[in-house]
This record gives sequence, C-alpha cells and structure tokens, in this order.
Amino acid sequence: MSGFGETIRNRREELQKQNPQFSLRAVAGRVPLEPSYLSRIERGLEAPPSEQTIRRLAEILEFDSDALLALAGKVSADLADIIRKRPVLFGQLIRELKHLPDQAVLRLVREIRDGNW
Amino acid sequence: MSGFGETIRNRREELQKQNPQFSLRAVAGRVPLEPSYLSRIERGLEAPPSEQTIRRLAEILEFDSDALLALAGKVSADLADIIRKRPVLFGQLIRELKHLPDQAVLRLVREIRDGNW
DNA sequence: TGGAGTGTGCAGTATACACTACACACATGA
DNA sequence: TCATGTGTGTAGTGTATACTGCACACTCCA
Repeated sequence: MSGFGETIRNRREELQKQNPQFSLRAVAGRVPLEPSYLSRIERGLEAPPSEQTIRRLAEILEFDSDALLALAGKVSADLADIIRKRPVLFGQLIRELKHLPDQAVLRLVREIRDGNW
Repeated sequence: MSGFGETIRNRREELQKQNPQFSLRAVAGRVPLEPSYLSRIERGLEAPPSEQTIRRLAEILEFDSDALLALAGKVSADLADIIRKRPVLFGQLIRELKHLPDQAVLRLVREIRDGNW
C-alpha cells in the first residue's frame, strides 16, 4: 500500500501534465502551505499534515477525502463524532463488520438507504 | 451529558463506599498516575488523559471503555483501524446510519452476528 | 544572460499533549 | 500527638504536532 506523500505526489504530477497550475508551488499556494513543507510531505520526510489541510488537498487534487485521510492514518472527524454519540452500539457494529466482505457491506449500505430499516 | 471527569469521580466514589482500595490515591497508584493529576482530571481542570490511560481506568473502575473513551472525545484506536482499512465504504455506511434509531442498528448487529450476511 | 519558475535543505517556532514532582492542608484513629 | 491516609495547588518537563521562512540549485526560454 502506497503512502500518503507518494499518493499526493503522483496525483499532483498527473494533473500537472495537463495543467501547469498543479506545480508544487501552485498547489502549496492554494492550500495555502509553504512549498518546502509540501515537498517534504510528498517525499514522506514529514508526517502528513492536519485533517483540515488534508481536506483542502483532497479538494484541490480532486481526491476522495476519506481515502486520503485514511492514508494519513486518520479517520474523518465527522465520522468520529457520529461514533462518539453512540459508542457502545457503533463499537459492536463496526467490530462485527470487520470481517464482512466489501460486497456485503455495500449491500447493507444500499438497503439502509432504500429505507429497508 | 456529564463529562469525563465527573463520570470517573462518581464511579470511583461509588466503588469506594464498598472498598477503601478505591481512594483517589489507590486508583492513581494502580493506573499508575500521579494522584494530583487524576484529581485534576476528575474535577475537569485537566483534559482527559491518553487512550491507554483511559483504558486502564475503565478496567479498574469496571466501566465500558468505548463509552469512557467517547466521554473523553475519542474513538477507540481499534475501531479507527477498521475504518481506515476501508475508509470510503465505512464512511458511507456510518453516515447512512447516523439517523437510524438505536433499535434498528441493534437489529442489524444481531443479523450480522447470526450470519444473515 | 538574466528573469521566472521548478523543487529542496535547513533552521526555527508556537502550541498542545501527557504527564511528573513535591509541598500543602485536613481528617482520623491509636 | 503524631503517624497515616485523604485530596489538592502550583510548577515544571519532555515530546510531538503543525507548521513558517528563507536561501539555494537547477532548468528553460526570450
């Protein structure tokens, strides 16, 4: 599994091919961040930045923010909030779902969305 | 909703009634922690301690650790790990479950446990 | 050939986190 | 009365987090 830095560097360079507004400096400027800091992050010399900064990067690089946060070893604060409101219940559920295949979880999501619960 | 400090103080004092081994000093000694630190935490003068320390307190005070962590504004690291392995999938699911009543979530837990998925 | 743009190296900083250490005041019982 | 146990107040500490700031080397092209 590739790391956080590697992922955003690859994604940025991919976008940069089509559009010069995706140079390291340009992206850093939009976040905003110091270019040298972003550089160190992309090369994995520095730990991933804060959740807010990761969200901003995900926005700019058009990347799923939950996925990017996960690569940074974090869980989105809004999800954590949902769990914290019913910790025992959600604790049970999530531990139960741990070994359930993607397909089954996805089916669950759809059934809940369709109001079958 | 009562805070973290208040909760552990109440719980500790309740146990202390039956057993002198639940004085602030004795509990602090078992964790182990400096008594003054635990005192400040119980009175809400200090932020809740680390996840490890909260788990230890939950163990000593026979309190659900997920619930205690939630009062401290935290989500158990093992749950976070599960989510981080499939961030998009679990993100969808949890946001979908946000407004589902306890009863429905509980039924879900049981159905999954019974292998109906 | 020099000005603009590329990424990088190195140093420094403010704030929060998670505590320890120790002195103090009060109560109780022997 | 004094040793023991109760909780508390104040100060200090080491480490991590999340960055900034600026100088530097390289490339490109006008």
